[in-house]
Amino acid sequence: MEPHLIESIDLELALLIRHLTSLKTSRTSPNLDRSAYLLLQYIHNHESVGVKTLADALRLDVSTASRQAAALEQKGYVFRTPDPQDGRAYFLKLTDLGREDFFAYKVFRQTRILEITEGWPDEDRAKFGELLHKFNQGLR
Amino acid sequence: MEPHLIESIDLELALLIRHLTSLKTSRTSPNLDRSAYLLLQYIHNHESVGVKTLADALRLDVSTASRQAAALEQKGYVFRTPDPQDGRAYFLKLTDLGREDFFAYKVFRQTRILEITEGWPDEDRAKFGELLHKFNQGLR
DNA sequence: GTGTTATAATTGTATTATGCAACTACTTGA
DNA sequence: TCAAGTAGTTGCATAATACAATTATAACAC
Repeated sequence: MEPHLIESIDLELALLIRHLTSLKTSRTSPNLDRSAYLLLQYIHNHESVGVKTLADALRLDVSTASRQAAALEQKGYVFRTPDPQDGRAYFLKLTDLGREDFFAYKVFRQTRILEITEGWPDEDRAKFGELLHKFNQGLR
Repeated sequence: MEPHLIESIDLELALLIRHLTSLKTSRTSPNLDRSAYLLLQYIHNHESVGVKTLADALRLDVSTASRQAAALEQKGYVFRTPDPQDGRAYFLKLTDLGREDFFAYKVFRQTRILEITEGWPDEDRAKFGELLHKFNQGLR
């Protein structure tokens, strides 16, 4: 096993975070902030979800998940429906506005990725997604 | 071009950031904090560097670079030598301690990556590094 | 039924990393 | 010589996050 391979991944990951952080802060992105994106995406994919589940799935502290959920609600992106089984809990669901803005931001992001990966063979794009997924799976 | 490929990269990147952030905050890492790592690495690779150069290279605001440099100096990881050509500027160089702790942290990180990519063929490790590099190059 | 423990969510508090703005002091160019 | 440019620092504010504490409901044991 070539140590250089790991070293390269190490460096490139560190740089990736830095670069993405820099982008995030450059305020060129639409309304939706980054932390909200993952939440909206999760809610979108699961239709209806409680705060605890969100927090667990996204490895956030419940307090953070709770705050982000509240922010989304405040923006009109999600609404709450009480959990009939548990008086303490509720489910978050996307509003129409939430869905719209989510898609808009998603398109924005994916357009960016398309630009960044311009000239890449589809094979590389597929492989990148795959390896990222694999890496994420290993991150537990 | 399969839209699904971009979508997958999009999701996996978002998750990656989230997961890595979660790790960062879990306080399982050694002394060196993450933001410092990139600085130390850059200084290590270039032996001697000014704040402006650091900031530019790492896409940080100079104020951030300046602060991080100051923190590193405070920790005894770097020292300053005046730039003979410019009375306003100085170069940052690694101390022995800086070098040691940098390597220790580097080993820690790379051990983690090794674990995460356990079972991966070398080919995949190489490809991952390569594609990350390529993606980073596109991020301008 | 009662009391204890567990748990969902919220609020308080603090930390980290970052960027924009303002400033100081040195350098460069007209 | 003076104005504009620039290296670096400090002030101020924001975003994202986690640990701690709290409140209210649910589950479990007796």
